[in-house]
Amino acid sequence: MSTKVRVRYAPSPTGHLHIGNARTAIFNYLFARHHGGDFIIRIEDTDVKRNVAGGEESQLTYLKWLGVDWDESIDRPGDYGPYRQTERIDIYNTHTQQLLDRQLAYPCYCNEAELEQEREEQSARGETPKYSGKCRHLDAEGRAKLAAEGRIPSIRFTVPTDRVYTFTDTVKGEISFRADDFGDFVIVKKDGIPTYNYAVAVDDHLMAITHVLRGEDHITNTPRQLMIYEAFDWTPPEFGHMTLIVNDQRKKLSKRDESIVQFIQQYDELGYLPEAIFNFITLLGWSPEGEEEIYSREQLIEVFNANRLSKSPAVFDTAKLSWLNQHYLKQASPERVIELCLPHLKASGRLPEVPNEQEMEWATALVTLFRDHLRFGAEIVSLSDLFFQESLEFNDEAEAVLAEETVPTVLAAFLAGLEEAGEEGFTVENMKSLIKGVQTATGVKGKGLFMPIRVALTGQTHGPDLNGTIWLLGRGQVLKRLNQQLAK
RNA sequence: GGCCCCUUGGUCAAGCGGUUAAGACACCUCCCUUUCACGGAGGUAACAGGGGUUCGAAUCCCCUAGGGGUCACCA
Repeated sequence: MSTKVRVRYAPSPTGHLHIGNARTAIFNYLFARHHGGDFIIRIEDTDVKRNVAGGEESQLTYLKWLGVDWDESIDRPGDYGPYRQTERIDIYNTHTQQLLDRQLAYPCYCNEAELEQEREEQSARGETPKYSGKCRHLDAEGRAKLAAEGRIPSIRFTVPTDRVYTFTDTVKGEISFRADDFGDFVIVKKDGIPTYNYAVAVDDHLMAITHVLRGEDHITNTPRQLMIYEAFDWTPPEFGHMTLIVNDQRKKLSKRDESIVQFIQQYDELGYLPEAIFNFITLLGWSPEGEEEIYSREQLIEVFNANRLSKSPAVFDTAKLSWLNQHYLKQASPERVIELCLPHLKASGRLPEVPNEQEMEWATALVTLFRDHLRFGAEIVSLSDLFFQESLEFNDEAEAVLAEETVPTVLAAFLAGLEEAGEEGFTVENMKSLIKGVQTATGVKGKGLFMPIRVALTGQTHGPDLNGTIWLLGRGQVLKRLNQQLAK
């Protein structure tokens, strides 16, 4: 092995950590750790207008939440800083000057309206819009004249003609583009800040990045970056373009798409476990060898292999995420699950902000009862609806249960048993024998015994353990619902 | 529209010239459970279409169709 593997995740701080970005970060992280390399986070904030306050911090915070750590970044300077592109302007300028000197770049004085018009005309003629290269052959005099008009130039890269750029993509294989399909592109904007394609190439080289794993939407950027590498006589890194995550319409996830929860922060807030999200994301467009799908972060580092990245887009399967999270929830400590649920119980008003001992006991019992049903923390609220409904509604299935002729005797016997047991006798432990007593008294057993009680008390034919449910309802509520049903 | 990429069950996917075409989620059935769940055991369900190459093709090549990405002084 010659050079150390160095990969990077390069977010623009324009918003919160998105599921797609998180995936890019995770795969790069896994790749770095698997190869014992470095993982760098570089902030690509060259679009100053779109930068959002707190964007950087949010990205890093939720990466940490997912369990991702890094070797170099804005908060952890290494030997290749600064790690924020707007702090590297001098570096880009130096390089730009070299390109200018060697005629590999030139100032372009065209303004937005002119460029727009040019593109429209090209489209009208059925051509693919690309910059005509109008300013490419301007001499000093021509430039001076345009500058005198008050025009501020951008800098464009001189795209070679008759060239084909080919690279071997880690996931897609060999891909080539004709340079002629690209117009001279802007590398430094009017405001003096470099554009993405330029800054990326310069930084990746200067930061000694060896492998670039990024979304497929960057595929057509690669030839442009290759041109920059060539202009400086640099060796480009290996590129790998991962497929996009798509929605159930098979479209690239739009941040506005509300059918899918897209930001990592939201998963945190909904009470998902980071290790479940990490594991799930990993299965989006990648698969481990073998049949097992449940992997811890450490195991993933061990088995990760970029060659197993999928070529076709992955539909975000919410049901599978639920299943995975539920799986991790079952393995989590009870304390942790309670921790996850508590904020939602409080926010919904089902638990006071500062619960007393009794209320905590109730909440603990509630969460324990739903332990195996819970798909994410916030779900505890809807799951516990049955304890808070003023009146019950019965669907057809429930009505059918209550229509059985033994129902009144069963319920009456249960009611009698409860009354006899009194307040002190209303414990989870007693419930089993109480129901047993109903069986003895009525001769009804099995479904015919349990279902009427369940339905009369909860309105539902499915639900968690009955004994616990009864206790959580509380004696008052139980008596009330039983009486209501018997009065019908 | 140009360029680029993709196409195995409803979904994620294994497969890389010879397989009864894995597995997971979802769905259905059964078992366990005096109810409900959990759990367990099964089941339904796929190589986009057409041409080649080959003794043999989901795997290689070509065409067609469909889908996606990208064509910014955004990243």
